[in-house]
Amino acid sequence: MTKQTVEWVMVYSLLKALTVMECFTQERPRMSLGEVAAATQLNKTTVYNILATLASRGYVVRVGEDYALGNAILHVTQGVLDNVEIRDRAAPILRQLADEVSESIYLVVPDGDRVLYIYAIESSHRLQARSVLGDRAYYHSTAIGKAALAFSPPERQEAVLAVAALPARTANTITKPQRMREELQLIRERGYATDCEENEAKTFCLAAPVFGASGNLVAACSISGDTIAILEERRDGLTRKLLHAAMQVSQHMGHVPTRSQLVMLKTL
Amino acid sequence: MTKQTVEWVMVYSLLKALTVMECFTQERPRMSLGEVAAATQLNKTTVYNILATLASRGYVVRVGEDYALGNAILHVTQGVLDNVEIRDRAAPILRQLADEVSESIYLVVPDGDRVLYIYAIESSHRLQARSVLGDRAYYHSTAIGKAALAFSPPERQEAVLAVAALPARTANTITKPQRMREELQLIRERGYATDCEENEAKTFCLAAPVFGASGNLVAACSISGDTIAILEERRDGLTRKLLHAAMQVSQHMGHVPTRSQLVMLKTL
DNA sequence: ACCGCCGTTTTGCATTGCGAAACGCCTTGA
DNA sequence: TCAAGGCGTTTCGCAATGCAAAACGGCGGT
Repeated sequence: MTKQTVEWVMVYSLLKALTVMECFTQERPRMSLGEVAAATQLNKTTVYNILATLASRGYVVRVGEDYALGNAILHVTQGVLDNVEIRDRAAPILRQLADEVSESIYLVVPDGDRVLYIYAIESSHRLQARSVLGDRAYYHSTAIGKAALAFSPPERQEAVLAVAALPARTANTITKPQRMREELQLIRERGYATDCEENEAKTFCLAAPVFGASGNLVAACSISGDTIAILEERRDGLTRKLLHAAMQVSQHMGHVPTRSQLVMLKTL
Repeated sequence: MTKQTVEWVMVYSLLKALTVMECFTQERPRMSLGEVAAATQLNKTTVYNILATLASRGYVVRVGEDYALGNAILHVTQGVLDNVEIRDRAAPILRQLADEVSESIYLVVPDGDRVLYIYAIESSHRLQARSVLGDRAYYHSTAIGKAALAFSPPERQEAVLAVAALPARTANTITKPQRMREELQLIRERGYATDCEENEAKTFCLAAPVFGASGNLVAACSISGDTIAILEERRDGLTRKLLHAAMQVSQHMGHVPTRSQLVMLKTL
């Protein structure tokens, strides 16, 4: 394991253990000792000891010959604040929204160079059972990411846009930073973002920002469906409901709407 | 840190780190360095180094003067198999069940001396927004726990019942082991469990077991609501839908119904 | 039967985790 | 105003311990 850029006092064995846990993904949920060692670039013995230790506490379990992550991790999830707080405040509101619009609803918070899904209500008629919770999405290719980015501090926007070209997820993805700046400006003006198959085929979304007490962006929520009707016939009704819900959540987070936000709500 | 009972090769610093992460709970989501050190019985410096290391990877974050668990843990959650697998298979079925009965639906798996909630669909008219996911419930005081226990291997049943008295959660909780044995026998006979305010006031539930390919119990699911109607007027209709859904999930897990289970389904 | 692949165990060395103590900073109380 | 106490942080140094390499042993394939 190469040392970090800045070398404070670090518990290196712990860093290795985190690396081991992180190497398990949805695509590769179970791996043999050798595979883990290869994936993490760590010595076989090191991985062996770490897995044994994690297993003793239920963080990993043996599945036949392979190892997989265990339940104990879910316990720890319980304590994740920050998100829990906003999620619990947002959940009732978003659930009502889900009932009204009968489409999937998502809630994300900024997390490094992506947005992190912390709550999801999958519409029942859409049978993808993937647990998006814990997933991360790009800022630039999703409505929910763009809604978050548009109202984020300039530093974050620059950090995302400081590349020659943004990775294309589909043919519709906005890849030119300059074009994205215009898009973000548009989003700020009308108060919500759209996604017309920019991240995934057959996926259309509307998204709006959620603000905290100090007026800064803390989250974003979206309506997501598989028909373009979301962006056409149903667009007006959905945006009204979405923005109303997002504003409600913001207020629950202690946000006092600005004058322009009030105006925006009225004109809906 | 005292050594484990059996001392294989263990990464002790990792065990300490896990202890640190686990000491954050919903009740105490943010703690100061000193508090963590006190709660974990670890040396202040040790905790300091561990927190610094965890923080460098986003597993903990600083909240003012205090520490709290961070988002990175949610990433890892993604990879938790076993549960993910059953959850993903069960989710579409349970969601449809939720639509049909308009009550909260839960899915648990056995986890040590309790059952662990791995999926939840809270009914929209019940505004408790608690994220039960990751929560654990007692075997003996909940319908979902009793349903799981009734069909669990004898060792697990004995482990739970090997006490003088089970902890009372409400006045209705079954506390006598002998009485619980009869209850479990009844559950096995009719195929589902009930909870009449045994775990929590104003909470009534019906629950059924889910089996895996080898015919062993792998999970349990429940319908939960706040009116006694669930156990009376609506009971017949709900149990039919619940058992049907549970059986469907079992089949998705590769379970081949036994003759008696088929008979049970027909007589509904 | 031989060989190669893996998971596990052993061995031994230097790394490194971490206990104690010292250091500043801030708050509290006299 | 100064002393006392509590806090997070840093320093220091030693031995505990993490871990690399090598040896071991079971298994499957040729």
